Amino acid sequence: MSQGARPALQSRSRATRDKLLKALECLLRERSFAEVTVADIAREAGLAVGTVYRRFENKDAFIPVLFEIYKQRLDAFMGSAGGVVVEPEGGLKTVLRQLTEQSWTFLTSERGVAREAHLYARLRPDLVGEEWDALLAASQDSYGTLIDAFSDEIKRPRQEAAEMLSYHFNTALTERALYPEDGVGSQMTVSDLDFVRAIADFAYGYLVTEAD
Amino acid sequence: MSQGARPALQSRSRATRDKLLKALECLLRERSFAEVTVADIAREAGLAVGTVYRRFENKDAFIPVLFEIYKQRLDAFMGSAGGVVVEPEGGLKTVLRQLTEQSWTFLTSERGVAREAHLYARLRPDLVGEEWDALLAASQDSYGTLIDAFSDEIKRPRQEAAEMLSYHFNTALTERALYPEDGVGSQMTVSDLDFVRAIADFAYGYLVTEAD
Amino acid sequence: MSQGARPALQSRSRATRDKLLKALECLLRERSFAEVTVADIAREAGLAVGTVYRRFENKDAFIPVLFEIYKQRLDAFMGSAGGVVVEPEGGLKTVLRQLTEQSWTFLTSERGVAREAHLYARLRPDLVGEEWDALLAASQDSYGTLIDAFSDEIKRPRQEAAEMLSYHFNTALTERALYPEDGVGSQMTVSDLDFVRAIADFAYGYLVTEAD
Amino acid sequence: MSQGARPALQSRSRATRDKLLKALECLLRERSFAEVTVADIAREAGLAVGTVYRRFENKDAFIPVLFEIYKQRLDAFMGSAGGVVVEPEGGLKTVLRQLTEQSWTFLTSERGVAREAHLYARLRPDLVGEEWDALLAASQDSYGTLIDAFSDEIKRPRQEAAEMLSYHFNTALTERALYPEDGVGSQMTVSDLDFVRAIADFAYGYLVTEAD
DNA sequence: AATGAATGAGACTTCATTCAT
DNA sequence: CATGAATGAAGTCTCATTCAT
Repeated sequence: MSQGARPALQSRSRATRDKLLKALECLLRERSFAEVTVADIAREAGLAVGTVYRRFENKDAFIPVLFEIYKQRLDAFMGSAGGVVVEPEGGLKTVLRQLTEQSWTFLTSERGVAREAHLYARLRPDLVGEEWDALLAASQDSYGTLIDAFSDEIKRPRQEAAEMLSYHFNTALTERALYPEDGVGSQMTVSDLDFVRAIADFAYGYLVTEAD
Repeated sequence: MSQGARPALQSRSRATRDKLLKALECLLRERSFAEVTVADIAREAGLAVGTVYRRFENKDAFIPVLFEIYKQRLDAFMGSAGGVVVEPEGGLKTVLRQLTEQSWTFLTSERGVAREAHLYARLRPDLVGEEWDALLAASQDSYGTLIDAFSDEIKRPRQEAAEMLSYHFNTALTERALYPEDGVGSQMTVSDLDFVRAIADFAYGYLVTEAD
Repeated sequence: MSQGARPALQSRSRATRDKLLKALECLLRERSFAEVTVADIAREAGLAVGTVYRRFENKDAFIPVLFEIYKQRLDAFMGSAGGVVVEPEGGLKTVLRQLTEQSWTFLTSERGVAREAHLYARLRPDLVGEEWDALLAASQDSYGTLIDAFSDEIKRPRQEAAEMLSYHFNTALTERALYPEDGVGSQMTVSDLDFVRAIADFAYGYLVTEAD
Repeated sequence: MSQGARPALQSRSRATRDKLLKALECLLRERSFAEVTVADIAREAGLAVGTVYRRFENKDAFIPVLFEIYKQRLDAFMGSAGGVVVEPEGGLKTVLRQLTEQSWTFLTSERGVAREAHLYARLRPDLVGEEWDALLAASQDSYGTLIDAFSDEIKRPRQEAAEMLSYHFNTALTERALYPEDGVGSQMTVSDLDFVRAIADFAYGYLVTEAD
């Protein structure tokens, strides 16, 4: 299995492709990608196995497309919710909380796709590569912008802070959002709301305390 | 595949079991558990496939044992390094940094086992269950102790703080320690040392800033 | 897959058919018929897959047509070069050499079609049948004519000689002409020219030596 | 599908391997290798599909082994019948006839394996390579020896003669022996005996007539 | 007539598990 | 107890053929 989603220019092809992706996304709510078979996807989409291979060179070819979808949704979400920094009246802490809340909302609503995106960035980085890197770079950039907007409050070097914020939100939120029933976060008694606030406050505390 | 590591009371059986686990651990340095076949484990251990099934009911039965090993190593490590809180002269920040550094050292040295432990806690929580819960509870407990030792400096409710610290260190450190070449942490330019410090400082900042 | 090339009476249909055959012939220069897919043929012809099935009942239906083409080319070639026996001044040996050389030229220039024709006469005789038989009969006939023209020199019974000459040239030339890089002839050091002469001389020697 | 027959050192493995090869050989009497499926081989051998893959890395791995078998049988046959040249009282013509007859006997008795050996030397030379080259070289060698024994009668250069004899017998005999019902030889009326004699006489005639 | 998306039988291959030796 | 050959279900993928547009 290697790279390659097939071009789908015609409307019918496009529809098929979308049916397949929707079917996969649906299946990912219950199982991981590795547990889903090509036959499952075809059945869920109401298509034949061969049809899958007309649109996707092989099973792995779904992964990069899943990433793309994740990216698009993220872009769309961030675009629509992007006014965060625009209203910085509440100060850094408030902005961070708003941002965290939004990310949390996004991750929990896109759990299936997001989970595979994060999982396969680890398990099969070869299948993801540039898409993921671009996403992370964009993430760091936007945190850079945030930092600049509050540079007087922030006591950390810009580059390190941007990297660490990106890392923090990417790891801290995903664990509980994507694996709510298992994983490290499953035993906590704090509510989602308190959790999200706390995650934001970790970032806030880091930014406003002296480095040494 | 279902539950069940077989009892190995005799010394010879015990030796076989250990050989198998050592072999698996060795293989996990290169590949994930799912990519390792039972035949691989047998070959690496210098045993026959059938012998594997005399000690382990099925392939999945390795997972809980792997957890046990992880737990033991963690206990051993924490026991030997557990003097952290005992010498709190450096203050909370220093203690957190020491603690983070130690955890980092542990995770990177036990990468293979730790990676599967964390991965399977997500992918197959049914195989892990109590072991993992116990581990997390213990983790929270020890953070509770830490919090108590610095209760005057800390501005957060004890229970929430314990849970969040446990969560933070479990997620923030593992991502970069267990998936150094892929994942979210792969694009960062900050050094390991700076990274570890920053992670500690997230915790410090969270603890010492006001909740609201 | 069974028999049946569809009639193509209209000019457009005829053009489609020719496009397909030309495309197939082109593909046969690189791969064997079994390795060529119907989609390959369609693509090479610049047509859709469905269009192929409007002209050819199934993939196998190409085989008899390929034979027909082979036959036509052979007829055309033999017709144009057929003056061999007409100028028998050089004697039997020379005539055989000329004939062999011509056959060699033909086979090497029509390698693709010729290869499949010979291969499928073996692998799927059911698809070829009469076409092939007619070809062989014609071949024997023409060798019969040749024998008659040199009956005084020839020491072999006419029928046997005609059959054996036909067989000899059909097998001896094809092996090296159609599979130059593999097969039985690939290790020889003799040049094409010497090879062709030698093949002619086998025939000559057979004809002019006593049967017993 | 690529190279690789698996080692079979134990007696049971060896037996399985032999069962598989015998089954394949049996199936080759009716169909070509391409038409035989791995499941067919397994069924015919009374084994499971997976067992095939324990002894042969993949389907193609049967081909080289088939060659080896062909080679061994040929060696065995030639060894036992090798006294040809030792009794040259009958002269070159007689020796050639004896030799041709023996080869004919061998080829017709080993039709299935021989057919695939010759076919795959053409279709998949990559799978065969050295085995085949060695066989051809040995064949040329032995014809060289024959030529030396009758050098006074023979009018052709030694090297060319050896190559051409090898080529002649390899192509002329195989066509009719391996594809008796189809192919170029199927329409002949001459008997097997006469055919074999004629093939020998082609060689004889070539050798004893002047080159120019 | 042409198109090419859709079909689905069937081929190859893997590997967790069993069992005769 | 140990062995490793055998098993066969299940998965991935191909491609000749069909059919709605």
